[in-house]
Amino acid sequence: MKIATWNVNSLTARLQHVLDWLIANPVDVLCLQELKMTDDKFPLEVLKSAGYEAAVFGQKTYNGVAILSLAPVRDVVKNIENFADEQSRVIAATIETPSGPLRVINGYFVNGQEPGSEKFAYKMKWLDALHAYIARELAAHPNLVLLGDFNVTPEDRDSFDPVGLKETIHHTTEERDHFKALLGLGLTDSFRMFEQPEKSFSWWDYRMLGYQKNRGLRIDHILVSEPLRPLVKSCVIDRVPRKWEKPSDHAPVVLELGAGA
DNA sequence: ATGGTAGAAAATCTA
Repeated sequence: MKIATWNVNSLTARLQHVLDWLIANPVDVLCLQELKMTDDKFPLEVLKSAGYEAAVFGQKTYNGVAILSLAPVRDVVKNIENFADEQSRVIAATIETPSGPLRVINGYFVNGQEPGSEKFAYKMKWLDALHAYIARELAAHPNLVLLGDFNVTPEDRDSFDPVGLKETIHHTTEERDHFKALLGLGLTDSFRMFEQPEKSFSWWDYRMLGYQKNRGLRIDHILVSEPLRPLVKSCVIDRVPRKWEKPSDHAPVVLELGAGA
């Protein structure tokens, strides 16, 4: 089965891209971030016609996340449990697979703007709360995938300019320590289980010909729990839709899981 | 240190 993540930067603006991409890439699960719409505006019927049901946690103007799935989803949880958050950033659901139930946790992590800012402090508190939440979820659901727009480059090789951007947003030691702490729970960055091209990125700034110059960052990730590790067949970034007209600034990342033993 | 682009929304805010 295939599971993907894609920050679409407004589902209103990108619905046709999502539908076109799903026809070319009929993944079992697609996690979306930055819907920038309320639940009542979500195109449930159109996606149902495409074969997908959806769990949605929307918000006006900013944020908003959804899980699209061919198979039924259950036990939907919105936001980080025990963390008061006005922003719609996390949605979790369980999906039945040939290898048993799979917990999917889709996150639009806080951007943080600039180290030292209020938004950065919010990012750190949010990451603390997420860590505790994921620890609890792992105890309850051995087969777990945490994916989405993490807004963190895990390592220098995940940035087009690690020297020039040292300790700036997405590159700080604190952010990377939080990412490592998630790995410390037993999660694995599936993309790095495989040899990958140099300068593999998932986001490119719209400005200054960022994509054309491959001035990007790898900030969209798919982490898998220990029991899933042996099932991981591939993890790739699909740059194709980034070349389409009026693209999202992010590319989809796709994980392939084999059947269980 | 500023600006460059995109989206939502209605002047800026977020990224």
